[in-house]
Amino acid sequence: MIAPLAPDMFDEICPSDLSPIRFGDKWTGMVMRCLEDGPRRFSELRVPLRGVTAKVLTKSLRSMERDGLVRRRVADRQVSYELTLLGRSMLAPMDAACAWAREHWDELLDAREGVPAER
Amino acid sequence: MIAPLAPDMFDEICPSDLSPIRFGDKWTGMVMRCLEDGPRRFSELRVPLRGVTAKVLTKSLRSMERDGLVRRRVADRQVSYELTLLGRSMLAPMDAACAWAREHWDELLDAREGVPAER
DNA sequence: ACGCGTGGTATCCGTTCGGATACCGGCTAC
DNA sequence: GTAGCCGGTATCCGAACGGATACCACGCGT
Repeated sequence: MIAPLAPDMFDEICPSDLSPIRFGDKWTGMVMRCLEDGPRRFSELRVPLRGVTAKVLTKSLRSMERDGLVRRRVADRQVSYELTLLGRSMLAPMDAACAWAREHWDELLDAREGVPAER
Repeated sequence: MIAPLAPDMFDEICPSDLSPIRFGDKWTGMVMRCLEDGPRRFSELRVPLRGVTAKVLTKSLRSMERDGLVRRRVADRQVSYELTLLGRSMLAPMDAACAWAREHWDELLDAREGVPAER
């Protein structure tokens, strides 16, 4: 999941799974999108990311932290995550990838459907 | 591996492994770069992609074919692979990702080094 | 006849990924 | 005191990923 694509970027069956472009692990792209409007708390992140377990989200956030994309803050006994400048700068290539995916949506769809089944 | 980065994109320890941006599976990005100047035969691809086994390369190429990025041709008893128009169009977001990685190389490096070890 | 290059396939194997489930300490509300 | 939320951790599990190795049919050169 890399970008807000119709019908819903956070759908159970995510439309942008069609795109071969990936940012970090399974949840990184969505976390980025959740954080682009400002810091969010751990449990706030779990709401739009339906189905992510605490363990997996933690792991994802830790590796984003290790990569310098996200900063973890503890303030007033509350934990929140926010994009670093580096993380924020990665929104540009993400938008480029998203634009490409939207632009070539039909071709991506056709390619998959053109394949009979497993081969 | 997503782009020609110093010192060598095909190095055993690939410098662009630092970037969290991925195109397809492990070899897809490199295959794209190998094909951008024209069609290549199966064994031609194995040369720059040091270490890839036939099985893994085949699997990678098949999934790129399924995604519509690559076309497999058999002509005169020779097999060659070439980028489709869709595949060629994906070079744009790849270049964007590559530019981002080059631009933020130091930050990416610092982020990794700032981490004591495993946590 | 034999070996070699091409373009794979089949099988096995260890690692990683992501999910399910259970549990935890610290704090708050009732 | 006990129930609930918060922000996790620990353990187990099946599936997928990627590499190693062996093998294969086919054509070519000599």
